[in-house]
Amino acid sequence: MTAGPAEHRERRSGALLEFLARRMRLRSESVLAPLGLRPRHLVALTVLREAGEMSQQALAGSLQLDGTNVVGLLNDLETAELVERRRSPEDRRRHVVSLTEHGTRRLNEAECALAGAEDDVLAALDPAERDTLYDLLRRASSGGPATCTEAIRDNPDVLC
Amino acid sequence: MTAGPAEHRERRSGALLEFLARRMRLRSESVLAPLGLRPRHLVALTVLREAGEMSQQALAGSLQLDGTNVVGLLNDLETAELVERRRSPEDRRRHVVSLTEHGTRRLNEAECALAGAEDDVLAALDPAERDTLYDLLRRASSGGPATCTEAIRDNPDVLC
DNA sequence: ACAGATGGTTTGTGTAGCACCAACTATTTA
DNA sequence: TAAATAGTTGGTGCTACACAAACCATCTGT
Repeated sequence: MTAGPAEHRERRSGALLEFLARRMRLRSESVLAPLGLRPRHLVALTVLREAGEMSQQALAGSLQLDGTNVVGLLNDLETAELVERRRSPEDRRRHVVSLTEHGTRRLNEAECALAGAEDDVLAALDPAERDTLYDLLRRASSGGPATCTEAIRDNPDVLC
Repeated sequence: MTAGPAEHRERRSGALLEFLARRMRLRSESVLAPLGLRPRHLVALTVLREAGEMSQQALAGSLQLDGTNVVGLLNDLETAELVERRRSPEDRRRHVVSLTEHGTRRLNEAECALAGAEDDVLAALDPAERDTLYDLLRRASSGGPATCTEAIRDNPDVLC
């Protein structure tokens, strides 16, 4: 306060991201429930829409979720016919996961239904700002290291 | 694909927020552990820094966390001397929670230590973009409805 | 052709974060 | 003085995971 010259603020987004994500999730749950979806289903569908079809392993990498749990997640989505598992032609061990048309539509519907939740959480931002926020989040998401396990190796160099 | 004219995309940020928050959290955990902190501690400290001191109840509202769990969270932070509970003078039932100087410093250190994690997760964004992202998140966070319980009442008007 | 690695599935088991309930104290308000 | 409120404690239960083991189908290297 005393005319601090060394007021160096770190400006890390992590905590804020989590803070807002939680708020959004709490509101989303009740909106999504009638659609038979849960927040994490939405995340998976979104990833699939952004990145296109991919193997289950790649999806697990992108969601940074254990492979065995991805199985269950996809079982949900597949029985709801929002997602399709095809055998990969060039490696028949692999399952290629892709959004069905129904899934694409449903994802859009769900997002549409979330308007209220977003209005609530992002109330302090005007439409243009929400748009740039969306773009930034979208680009950040797509740019991530598909496989995180290797990224976690870079950790040790945490110095200040 | 067929020259779709009605390609109306909903652009909701919720899923992306959660997606990135998870990535960030997974990386943060290992970085924060040596500091004796967990992601949710960081969130609480951040809220306290942004909004200033507040009652435990208000903090619970802001974090949208059950009151009883906030007690435990604050116990952690208080025994680590990052946070202080003072009796409110004008209502001695209330505890006014505030960051200690040590807590402020520690929060900054932690954020600094998270540089690597953020670099990793936001790799696709250049520094200027990360900065605007931070600003947007920060403003969205501060603008939220301190008490969410009333905000959840506005839910029913979810139409499309 | 065979061995070993790999992608996916199933079935556990464990843990952490959280909501929720009940009971209690200290304090305020009606 | 009675009822409401802020916080605390202790307990229960649920959900989302991680992780391990065992298994099949398939691929790859020798």
